Amino acid sequence: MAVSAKSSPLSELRIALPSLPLRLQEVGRFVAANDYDATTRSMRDLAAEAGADPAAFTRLAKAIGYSGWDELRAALTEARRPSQTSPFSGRAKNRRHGPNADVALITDKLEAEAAGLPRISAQTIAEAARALHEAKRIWITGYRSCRSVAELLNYELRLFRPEQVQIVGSSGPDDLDLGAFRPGEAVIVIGFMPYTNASVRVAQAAYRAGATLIAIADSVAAPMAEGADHVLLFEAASSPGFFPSLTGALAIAQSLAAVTFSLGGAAAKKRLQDTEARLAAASTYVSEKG
Amino acid sequence: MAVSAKSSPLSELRIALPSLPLRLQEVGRFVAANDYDATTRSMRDLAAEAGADPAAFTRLAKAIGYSGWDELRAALTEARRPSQTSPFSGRAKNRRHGPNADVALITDKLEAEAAGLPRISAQTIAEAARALHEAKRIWITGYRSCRSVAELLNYELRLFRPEQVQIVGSSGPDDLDLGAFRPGEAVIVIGFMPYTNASVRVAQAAYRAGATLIAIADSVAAPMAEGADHVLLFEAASSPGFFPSLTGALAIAQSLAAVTFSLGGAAAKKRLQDTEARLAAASTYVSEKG
DNA sequence: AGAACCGTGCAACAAATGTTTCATGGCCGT
DNA sequence: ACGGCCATGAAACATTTGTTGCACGGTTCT
Repeated sequence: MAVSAKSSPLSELRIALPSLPLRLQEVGRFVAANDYDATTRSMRDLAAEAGADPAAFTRLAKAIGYSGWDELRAALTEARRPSQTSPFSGRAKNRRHGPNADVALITDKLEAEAAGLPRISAQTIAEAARALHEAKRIWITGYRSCRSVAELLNYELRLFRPEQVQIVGSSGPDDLDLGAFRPGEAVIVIGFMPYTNASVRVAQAAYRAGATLIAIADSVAAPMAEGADHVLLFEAASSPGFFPSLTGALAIAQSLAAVTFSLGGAAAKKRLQDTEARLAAASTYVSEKG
Repeated sequence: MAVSAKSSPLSELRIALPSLPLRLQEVGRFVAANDYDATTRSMRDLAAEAGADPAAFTRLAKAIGYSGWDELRAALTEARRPSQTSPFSGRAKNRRHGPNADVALITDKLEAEAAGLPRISAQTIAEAARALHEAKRIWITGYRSCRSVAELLNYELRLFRPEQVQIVGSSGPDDLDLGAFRPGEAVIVIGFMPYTNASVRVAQAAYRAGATLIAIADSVAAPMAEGADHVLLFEAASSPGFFPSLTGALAIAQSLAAVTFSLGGAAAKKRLQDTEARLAAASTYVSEKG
């Protein structure tokens, strides 16, 4: 067997396992069972926990074809690396042409988005909602495609807190609003890569003003997340297609509004009922047929 | 300074970032953006890639309250550990009363929405996209909360068909646009119960004008779906919460735009590239760091 | 302008890392 | 039973790690 297809280092390990000396098998099983620790902690550390000799790890690595433990660990590290950001060309290419190609694209897209939703941190949203609940005023920002999410959030929050919520720039140039941020107020900024300069400016202004900054973004490294008190993450690029997905951001916005409403208690409920009554009186909606 | 619970090392870093020296900010951003490498590779390695001094990493760690880089990395490692059953016994259990109810609400909501997405009919979307592709002009309508979805759809479609897409009422009263519908054009109406009268009027106008009517709604019985050539269904009320969910509608809109773009072929791709180039030239976006 | 301060890169430090060597002990084959 | 072989643990090795002291350059305050 000269060169076999390099599968995962873990499977290489498992395959070679039975033909190894007793002690090396033991160590090998430990590595397979604790591969996360194997990539992060030191050899001696692992040896202590596994109750084995440090040298055994080096020998194990060599026994399955690596130059040493360092190389094995590097392979494990690469195998574990999250979000291999390369299926861009790969996945897009192997979609076939034909009448079903579009349907397949949509199905993939929907499934990917559905898979992304449960990965959103509910805990973080709940904390941010509490901050919103306590805020004297709420500013919302989102540019370009994120504007749609910003407007939905604005809409839903205004249903029960009409005079305390507004979109930045809704009543004039953004710059005017940036100077109006105050401590005790909350500023929500929505954005993903590539980030607009305007959204970063809003985030910075909020931070400088001492307002509570809530960022809804695709990465903790997003520039508008710097200094943010709460960062709500969604997966924008997880789904195939020519444009990042906003499904996650929208789900976050809706949850945020729902929990904030919940925290509002009876007062919020009453405001919502008032709003609904007003809309009904203006016959905005099609009357339900009896 | 606001008192905040030590949630994640990344958020601590993020919060402290703006108040840090320039060089440390740079390093901190690098760590936030490459936190996986931060946990696996060595300080000197990271320094080389970030183009910074190794000592900066130690200083960064100390600046945000850790005893050194080792401790920061250990914290990052723990935060990243898969299957976080018990990172540290203390904090997760502390929240027994308040937020737990909210967290449960959010989790339920997200799961319900995730479950709803795969039930969307990809076939129907593909057919509607074909209709959009062939339309000489595309009108989009959505009122109240659905306005956000309408705007996203408008935004994405205009990326590659700028002069053929517009929101009804974007350049004057809706009534004016209603008279402009023509055969060969497509009208998209988004809505769910309770249905606004305005959206029904648009749908009826489209139908009478002989335009292709595409309804994105929560029911085939929706009044704006009457006479529609394509009805794309989503589940608005499937998730708990005080307000119906728009996640499904947004997912439909995004898929619709994606497939329409796909059908547009090379021409659409070129338009999109032109648009992106123009945005880059206007320095709308934060330039990627080198 | 002077002085104090701070941020920053460089280089040397001690500690910890992965590796190797060596001695020991058990195992199998002739 | 003897000799060769190999697995195994402990200790010594060179290297790399994270850290710290120091000097330089810039800014700010008096």
